Amino acid sequence: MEFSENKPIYLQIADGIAEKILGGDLKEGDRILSVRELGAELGVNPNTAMRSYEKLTMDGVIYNQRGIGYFVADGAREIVLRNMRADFIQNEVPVIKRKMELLQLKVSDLGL
Amino acid sequence: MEFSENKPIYLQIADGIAEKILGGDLKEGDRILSVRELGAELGVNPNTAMRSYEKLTMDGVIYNQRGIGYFVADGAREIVLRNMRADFIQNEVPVIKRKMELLQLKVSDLGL
Amino acid sequence: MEFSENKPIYLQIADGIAEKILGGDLKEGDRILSVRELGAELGVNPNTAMRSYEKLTMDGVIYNQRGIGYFVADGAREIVLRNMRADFIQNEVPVIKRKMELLQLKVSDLGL
Amino acid sequence: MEFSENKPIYLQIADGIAEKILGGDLKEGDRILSVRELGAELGVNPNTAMRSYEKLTMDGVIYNQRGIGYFVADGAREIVLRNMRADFIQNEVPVIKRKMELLQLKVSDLGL
DNA sequence: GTGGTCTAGACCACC
DNA sequence: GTGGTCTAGACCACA
Repeated sequence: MEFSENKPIYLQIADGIAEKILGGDLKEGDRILSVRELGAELGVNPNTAMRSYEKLTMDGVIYNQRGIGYFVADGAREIVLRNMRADFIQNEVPVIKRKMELLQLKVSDLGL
Repeated sequence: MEFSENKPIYLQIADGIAEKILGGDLKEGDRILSVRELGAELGVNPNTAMRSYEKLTMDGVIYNQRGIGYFVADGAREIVLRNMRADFIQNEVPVIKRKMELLQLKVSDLGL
Repeated sequence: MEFSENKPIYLQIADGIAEKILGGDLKEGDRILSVRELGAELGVNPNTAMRSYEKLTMDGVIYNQRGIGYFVADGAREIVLRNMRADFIQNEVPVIKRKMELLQLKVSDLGL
Repeated sequence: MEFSENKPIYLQIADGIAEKILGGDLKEGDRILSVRELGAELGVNPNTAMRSYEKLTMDGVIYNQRGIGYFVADGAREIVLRNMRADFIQNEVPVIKRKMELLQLKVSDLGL
């Protein structure tokens, strides 16, 4: 996996997991990789993987069973969907809108 | 002027100037504020203002006349427009697109 | 290390690193000193070292891994060689040529 | 006239005059432009032109007759030739030599 | 530990 | 007056 520059790696990882949940690759109750495994797989420091899990835990998307591992929480998909939608519509869409006006681009120019 | 958190101030300043050029508030050949003036006006260290000017100079948007000041370059508006459009379409639009699919949002949901 | 007067220190540092790459003292993939280490070693402010690294990064000669450090980029030697040669031949040689004519010096007078 | 970035304008102007003397365009005893005239011709602040004349005066290449103007000094051509040659051979040639080694360029590559 | 940004203040050459 | 460079020191996010 490659990471973009502008965004913290741990957030990019968290987003990646969230998207897997959204896409159904990870289902509620599934166990996810340990921080060590994930770190190794992504070529990333376990600390970094840990921060991703902390973030997702805070959001209620995953939870930890001590000594066992991390699991996808009940209702995780709903939470992710709701959070991402809210963030997208509240924070991103206005910026996009403004930029399109500034650049005199129409929706049709975007190929959406 | 107030600055958002996630983006370096000097880039926000540079963007602000670029947008002024785009909007016609600054025209080719116009002298822009000295680093000291700009710093004072924005409540920012002159060094920080300087970094903004460095960035814009690199982009070919402004140029320096030694001992005199910075001026809006010929063709600056074109450059800004081109750069911003390219960035938007190459980097942002794909992300937007992907996110919309993921979140099952249609263009009509965005209110653009 | 001592620095000459007429050229910014940060550029002299950058050139020094480029020459190390050229000479093979630094190879692709090598980690280079952190800005603090380099600053300490050269008796220079870390910010100044940082500016050197910014310059080299822009040239594609080194790259950064966040939180880890700077590394010599793939193809760095080629880039350095190409850039320095181009600069020398385009900018310096014509001046040399002109001066030699003006001063009525022959190549043999130079002891090259 | 256009000026390069790395060298003070006033020195570039002084060099230009020195070269005219070297090339015979200006002869000993010739009156040269007033600082105002020169400034106007080159699109440069008279102060800047003045600094050029100060430099040349210091070198003994021109001299001033108060209220009348500046004139090319006796022996100016010799002085210029001697100074430029000394500077070139002592300061520039060694640098050129070193760079050529570094870049693995031969004299024949230079097209001199 | 790493780099990145920012401030405050200084000095300098140049116009 | 202008920009350019540099120092000292701070704070922060990130790995």
